[in-house]
Amino acid sequence: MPRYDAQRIEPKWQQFWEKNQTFRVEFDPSKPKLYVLDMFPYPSGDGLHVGHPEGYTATDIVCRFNRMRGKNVLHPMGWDAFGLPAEQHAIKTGTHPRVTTLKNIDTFKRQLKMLGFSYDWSRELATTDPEYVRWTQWIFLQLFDTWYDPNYPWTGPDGERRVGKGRPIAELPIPADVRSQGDIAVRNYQDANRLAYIHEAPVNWCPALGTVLANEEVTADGKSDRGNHPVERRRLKQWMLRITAYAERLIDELEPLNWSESIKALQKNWIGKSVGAEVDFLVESQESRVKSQPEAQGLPSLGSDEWKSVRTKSGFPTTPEPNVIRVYTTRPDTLFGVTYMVLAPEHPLVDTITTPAQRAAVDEYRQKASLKSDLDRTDLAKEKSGVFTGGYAINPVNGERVPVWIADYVLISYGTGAIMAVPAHDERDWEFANAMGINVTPVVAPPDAWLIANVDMLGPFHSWHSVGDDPGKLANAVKDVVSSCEIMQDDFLSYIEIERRILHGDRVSEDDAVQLRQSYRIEPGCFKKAFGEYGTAINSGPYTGLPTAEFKTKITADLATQGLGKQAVNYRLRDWLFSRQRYWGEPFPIWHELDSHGEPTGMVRAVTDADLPVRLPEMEDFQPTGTPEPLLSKAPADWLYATAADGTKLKRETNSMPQWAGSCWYYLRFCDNKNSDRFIDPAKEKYWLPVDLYIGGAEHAVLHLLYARFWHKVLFDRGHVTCPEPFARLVNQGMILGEMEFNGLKHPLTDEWLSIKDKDLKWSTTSVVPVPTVEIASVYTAARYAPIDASQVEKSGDTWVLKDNPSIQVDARSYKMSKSRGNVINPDTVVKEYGADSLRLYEMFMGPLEATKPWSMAGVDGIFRFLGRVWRLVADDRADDIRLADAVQDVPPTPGQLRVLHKTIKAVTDDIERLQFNTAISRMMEFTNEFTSHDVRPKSVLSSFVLLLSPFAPHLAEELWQLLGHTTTLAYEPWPTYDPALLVEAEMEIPVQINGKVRGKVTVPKDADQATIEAAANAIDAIAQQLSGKTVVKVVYVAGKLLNMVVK
RNA sequence: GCCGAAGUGGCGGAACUGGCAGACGCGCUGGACUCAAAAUCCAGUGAUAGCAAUAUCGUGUGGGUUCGAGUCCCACCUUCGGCACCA
Repeated sequence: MPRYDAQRIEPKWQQFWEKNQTFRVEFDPSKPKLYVLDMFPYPSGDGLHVGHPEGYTATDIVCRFNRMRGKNVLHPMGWDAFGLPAEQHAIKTGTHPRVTTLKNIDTFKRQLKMLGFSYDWSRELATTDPEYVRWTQWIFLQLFDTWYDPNYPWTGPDGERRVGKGRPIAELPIPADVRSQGDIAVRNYQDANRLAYIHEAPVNWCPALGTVLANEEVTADGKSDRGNHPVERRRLKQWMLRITAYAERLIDELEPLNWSESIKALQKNWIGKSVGAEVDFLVESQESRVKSQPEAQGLPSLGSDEWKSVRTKSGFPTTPEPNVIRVYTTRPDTLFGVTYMVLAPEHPLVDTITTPAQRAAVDEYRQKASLKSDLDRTDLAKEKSGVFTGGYAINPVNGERVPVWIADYVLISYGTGAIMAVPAHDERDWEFANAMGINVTPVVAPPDAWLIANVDMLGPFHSWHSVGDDPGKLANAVKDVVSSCEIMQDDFLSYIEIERRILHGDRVSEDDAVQLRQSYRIEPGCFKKAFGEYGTAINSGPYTGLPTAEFKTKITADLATQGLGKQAVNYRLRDWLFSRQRYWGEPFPIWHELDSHGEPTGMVRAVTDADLPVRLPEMEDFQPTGTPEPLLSKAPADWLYATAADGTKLKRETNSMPQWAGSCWYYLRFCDNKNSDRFIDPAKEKYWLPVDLYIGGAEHAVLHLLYARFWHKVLFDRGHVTCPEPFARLVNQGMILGEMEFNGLKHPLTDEWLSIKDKDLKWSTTSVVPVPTVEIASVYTAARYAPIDASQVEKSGDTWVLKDNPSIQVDARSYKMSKSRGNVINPDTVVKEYGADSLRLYEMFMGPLEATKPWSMAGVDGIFRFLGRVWRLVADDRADDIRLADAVQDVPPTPGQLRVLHKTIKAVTDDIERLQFNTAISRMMEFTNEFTSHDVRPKSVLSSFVLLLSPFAPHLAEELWQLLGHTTTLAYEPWPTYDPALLVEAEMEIPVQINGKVRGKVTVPKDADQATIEAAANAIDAIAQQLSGKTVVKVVYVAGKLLNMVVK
């Protein structure tokens, strides 16, 4: 009684493929190639979760499909094996990370093989392999040996003309004044220009993990991406990679890629390009305000006018004079609206600009700001804070004195670390100005619609609500207002009246609009917020009346001619913090030179290629040092120290590389993983790259994908790879959620069910009466959620309610799988119960690949039953031995059978090409349903069908293929093709509509013309009834689709 | 707040460039087979009214374009993901 038995079939074919090396692929330029890649898994101790096989099955289907269509398919798998979890495990158990890693890799590999993926396992690699580490270090040295020349025009091997190239450091022009200072100065200058450089800056230090983290690895609420530990700011010397040099190309070259627009948008937002201008403000000399000898304190003696005329001649300098504040703005058109300036607390000019009277307050504020972590800064974001320095700068466009403040809402790491504040047209400046009582000068006229929507005459006085429409109270409020506002009482009263009419929903007359515009010019505080959009310039001297865009261009050009400003581009993206303080990562191939006292001189040198790889020293103690001192600093001395051929004492770099390093280039190594002479053979690189299809989770949108693109571009510039982008097509699989759950609220005291409508109420621990959340003190408690069985609930309208008590609403949704929720599905369990083919097929059948979708065990069961039906379609399940069903016969198919087959071939082929696996499976189900009812099932038709099924359920397909009498694997059988002529039916059914509603259907020969169809339609009773007494105004016939009669 | 994705039966979802809404699967109901059960097979299954043929309503909400809208346009609501003082 051989029923469909996945436990028997699947290991059999897995062994067959392994023994016959079925999926081994060779470099063969004579064949068309296809490179299909899964995102590099980190082999965690938990093994696979069901999210992994989703993407892996999708790529496997594409690979198997394309092999059958004659492509030479590269489909490798390997391990992103360095990283924190193995080391955290070592701290807990003392097990060496290498041991843990190898064990986890074994688990992952066993699970992947159990799922029947057609990887070429001979290409397997792990980032921890010494031979792999060697080339990771070699690529790092390429970065170390490269500087970015932004003005270098060149044509790449892809034929594209570019300006800007990563060039060898030896080609870096050394300025004469640097050269004249000697060898050390030259080396320092080179080091400062390398793509890999050491930099001291505030970094994200995570004490719990004992390492610093990149910006990308810290979440919005200031926690570590891995482990959710707190992160603090510390000033440390760290290795940085100059990814910002490539920001422009990382944006530009994203455009032609076949990636989803949303992922492209994510990357673009992360890079965050903005175009604006840098503008210089001369600091008003403190002395000049007291006495007329401004030479004191070493500040240049120039007055504003003299300074400007010098600038007109000299032009805009690369670095401004020491008494000049350089700001970056995207809105140079608002220069006339600057009412104060802000320096970041860390700005170097703060010291010189602060007056003695403000010194103490400024020092205190800087002290506080330096202690704040990013988390604190966001927590305090609601309340803007800052301190006046006592200093002033001169607005270059109108000569006005502008007070200079410091405030932590200005970041030292963005732009120039200083801003010109225009509270009328910037939300943040508006809040700050309101908090500090600074003037607001409007310089852009908003459109009337904005004025109407935002008018709030009494807003600044917070009295509108208490006034209401009461004339007496209104008069009093107006008295208050007028005494503190510059506008006249009559005007003000009429403004109030306009606002009242607007609030009452009356139409705004032209006169009213004129008044509103007037009031905006005089008192922008009478409107709810800053106007940050484009409009027309007002109060802007010679520029008044210009539209914003035109103004920006013009004033930027004017400032440039005067040497006071320059167009500038900024990026939100920061350079990549590349060092970590942990053990389980690639060592840097870098030596620090030591002086005669054993102290570092600050000079570094690269490990020579011949000495690569630098292996990790053997260590047993993995406890973090508790300080930012790297773990490797505890390494044995023979690893740590050496003496160079020239006698210089050397100490190794003790930081290690982050986990991303290995995953930045693994896709290259897969093409040539055994090469010991080069990281990849050029011919193989040219043949296999770029990756044609890359599938993985969206969590890598800005980390891995940005870093890998950056490394690739550096290798491209240095001539080591020939395509500018590594991943031609990217698809992000959606998340798989747990099974749908029903949850209700229970009263904390009485245990009664409560409606989730009341979820925002909380209950006193002593009273059954709920109180609104806003009045909560600690004695109150929230109701708790409790699971409810699906049989206890039903749908009522849009909501789910208890069957017993429909007034109680319950929550119905799926949650992310997590250990704590206990809704994790283990692939091992599913394979054991249903088999790998069922798991693969179910994951593809759940819905579109890119959608987030909930798991359903009942759905797996349905798929398993389908595979059982396929089995019985071919095999006799009542015989004692495995043999064909009696209905399967070596006979030619009927025309009807042939048409069903060819329709299925077409549908499945098209769907695979569009990665719509769920509908492909539906079509195969339809085929199976149809043929199950046939008493005679031609062998040839079933053979073709088995081929269609094989990319999805390869084990079952191989087994049936063998049963149908074939002796070789189907992996390289030609994919079935369809004959379009066979798809056409002899007759067609045409729906007949009256006024767009289907009222009947006619069946006519496939070549029937409109007249025939109309005649047939009129012959239908229902149609005739609908037409009686009415006139046909118009008839629309869509050939072969439908007939629509418009009647009156 | 900004950017992105998505809202279709009891559930997952289908519907290519506007043309029969709900394919396919799950669930449910009934039936066949069986001593019985499992397994399997057959039929039905958006809502409302009706014995019925049929009619009306129906793709988050409100408008619009069109002979015809799940699909196109405008405004809004909800959910999910990302970013968040980036000047």
